Amino acid sequence: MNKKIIIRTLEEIALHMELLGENPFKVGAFRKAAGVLEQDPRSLAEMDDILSLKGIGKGTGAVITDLMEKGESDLLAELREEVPDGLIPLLKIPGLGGKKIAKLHQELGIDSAGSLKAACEDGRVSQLPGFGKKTEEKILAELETFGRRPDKLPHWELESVVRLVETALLAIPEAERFLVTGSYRRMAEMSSDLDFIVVTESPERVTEGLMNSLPVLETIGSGDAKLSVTIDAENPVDADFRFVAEEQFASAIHHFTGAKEHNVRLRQLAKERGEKISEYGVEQEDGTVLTFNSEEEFFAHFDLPFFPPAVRKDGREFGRTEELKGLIRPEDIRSDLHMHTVWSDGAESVREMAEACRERGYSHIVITDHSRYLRVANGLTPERLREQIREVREVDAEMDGITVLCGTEMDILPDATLDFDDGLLSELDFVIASIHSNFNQPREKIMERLHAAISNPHVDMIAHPTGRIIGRREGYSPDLEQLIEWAAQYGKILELNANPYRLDMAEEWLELAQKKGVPIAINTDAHSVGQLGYMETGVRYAQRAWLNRDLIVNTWSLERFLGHLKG
DNA sequence: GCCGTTTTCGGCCCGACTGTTTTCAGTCG
Repeated sequence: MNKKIIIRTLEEIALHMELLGENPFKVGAFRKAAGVLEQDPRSLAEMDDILSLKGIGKGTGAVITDLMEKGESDLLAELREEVPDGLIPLLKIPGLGGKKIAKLHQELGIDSAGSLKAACEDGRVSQLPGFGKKTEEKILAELETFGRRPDKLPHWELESVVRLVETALLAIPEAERFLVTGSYRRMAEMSSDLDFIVVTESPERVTEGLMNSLPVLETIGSGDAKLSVTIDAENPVDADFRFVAEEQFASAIHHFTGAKEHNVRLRQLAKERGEKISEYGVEQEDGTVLTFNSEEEFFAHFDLPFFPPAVRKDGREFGRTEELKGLIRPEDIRSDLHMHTVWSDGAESVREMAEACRERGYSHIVITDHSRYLRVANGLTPERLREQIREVREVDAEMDGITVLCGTEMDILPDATLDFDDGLLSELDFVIASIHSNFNQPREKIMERLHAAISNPHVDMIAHPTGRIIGRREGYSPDLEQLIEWAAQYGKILELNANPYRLDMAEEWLELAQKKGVPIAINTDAHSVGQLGYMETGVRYAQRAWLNRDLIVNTWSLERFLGHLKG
């Protein structure tokens, strides 16, 4: 029995109970138990007494024991008898929750999207108490697009919608100040919607301005305190706007940044002190409400340090305040070790990239164009690479204030050989190896390729270790645990590719790499000057994995970096 | 269903909006 099955079973039980109209706290207890198991880093075998875990008691414990002993849960089997499976997807229809679906099932015998549609068309739904004509029409409309819209969209796709909204807000004079919050601000890979906090004294004018300038497909809700709309984009994007007064801004952005469990935990903490947190401030026992000038002040009120949005997760962060001191920050970054120029598929020259990096305050960079195998990217032949080395050395000699190093992003070929020979590699300051081809080879072959690269004494770093594109493709599915082991063994660097499409390697692997003491480089892989700005995204993502700045190669001075390369 | 150096019962974060009501339940985040 593996942990994943137990987690899924507990969640499934919660869903079924929700559909029976069960007490929400009971439903929540099963969800919480699933969450507790998921957050526990240990495997099932390593947990000797699951029942002692906080959040797991008699009821949820019985489910787990059942699963371990019999491979199935009696409780879930019973629930399945009562709740048709076809009801579960209906929970995704906006406006329908457990209680309403339970009623539809009990009163009208609804057991699927199909029978719900028929009941709406016959007008039977609007006859039920608590339901009306509008609800019926809305359900019908939702059923039309049912299942065709993705639940969540990747951060990179939402980015352009955020820019669109920000531009609209900037043009509305009554919108005095605003910030995108929610899981997007926490640097989640995927988010289901966008949440904006807007400071204004005139919510109606801001609403009007937004409705006039944004491509709104649908207004989900609109009031004095909030506006909810669906924005027309490549995929439709739901956006919430919350209108607050200036003094409420800090509390509001904290509240809407979440994550939910982070907020719950903090509210419990406040409650123990006789205070009550809301999105508008902190209510004292005498009923007065304290407000704050910043999130820093807000946290300080509870004797807590500032938690960057990326680490606000399940509440366990409150026990890791010591680690915050060394947490990587954008201002710690002194170099970028992976970027492209016009020599291969980049948009700018060596000098232009170097100048842009100097402006960013970096002390050193490495120019790393593609190698010859990658023809579509105009990869460099050995001859062209030697020419480029001469140019890079020239630029470096001519430029003050930044050191420009020679490197390559060399392909690891499908047959597990490398694109350049050792002689040529030894002329370079920094060698990146990466896979750009034959993603669907069996894992053994992929690992053979990665081993060939990481064990080569001239190779310093493996770039984008999995080749994933968030929300689009899985990559080549390497055995990351093994790769991290090798990196530790051979003393090699692994990359966190900061390109928002990639963010590779992912959070859990960054955590494992840190545990094993493997140095990480956060690199933009920029193909233009503008893309050098991806660094901020990469650093924020690294915060999610609690990376310490000392392990991040590009916070190091040039001397320390070169010293490390020499081994 | 889970939890408790304030509680073994009575809470469980808190508020906005909608639709269906005629004061509020359900849903959502």
